[in-house]
Amino acid sequence: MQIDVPHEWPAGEAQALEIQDRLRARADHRGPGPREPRFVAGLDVAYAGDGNGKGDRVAAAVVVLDARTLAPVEQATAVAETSFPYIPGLFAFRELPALVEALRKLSTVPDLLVCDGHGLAHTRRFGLACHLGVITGIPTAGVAKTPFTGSYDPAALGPERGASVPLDDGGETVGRVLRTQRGVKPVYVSTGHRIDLDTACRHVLALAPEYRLPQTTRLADRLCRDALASGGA
DNA sequence: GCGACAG
DNA sequence: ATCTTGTCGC
Repeated sequence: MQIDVPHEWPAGEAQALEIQDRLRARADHRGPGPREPRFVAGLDVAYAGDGNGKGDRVAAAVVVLDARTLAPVEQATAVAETSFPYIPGLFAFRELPALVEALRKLSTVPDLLVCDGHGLAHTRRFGLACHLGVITGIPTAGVAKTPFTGSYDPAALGPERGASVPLDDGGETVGRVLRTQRGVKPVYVSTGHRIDLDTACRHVLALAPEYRLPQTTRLADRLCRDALASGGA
């Protein structure tokens, strides 16, 4: 698929912060987003070394699934070297290049991108999901395995699948803590771009009928690890 | 100042 | 993220 790549790339932390503050205004968190998406894609990245510095070997993967059957219809991978160290809040600058390259190899244009990380639930309200959404123009949702910023009431979160409580930060709701499987740790859902929180959660739940994580994330995770083990050794 | 901190 | 054995439970 076609993606307009920004010719500018942050040389350091200060420039990265400027880019986030500038692009933040372009993110749409009102949706309504795709009601009945046909193709939903999952993305993930695997690291070779410690995964904390720059110059680390990484492999990105994107897997497109049929939203109805959750069967994979197309997939692509890309290996690269990180140009940024891991800094909470600037995490997107580590994975974006490889992810975009993988997306470019796709012939199918997904109706929704499910990212491995937060979207609005970010200290500056511009996590990976927002960034990837703004760059591609495709609706995106963020699904993280652990919280980053914000807080919620654990006691208010029921044990049943589908239970959820708002994730608040600085007086505003930035996401939702969602239980995808009964009695299992919840996931943290937040909007990325061109989608609303309700719709994002509805799709995440539909993508996780059997396991804690969405099938999109599970398959992308497996694919990028395999890609790193073979193509990036 | 100190601790926390998506992947 | 990644490094790693065994182990508790369905």
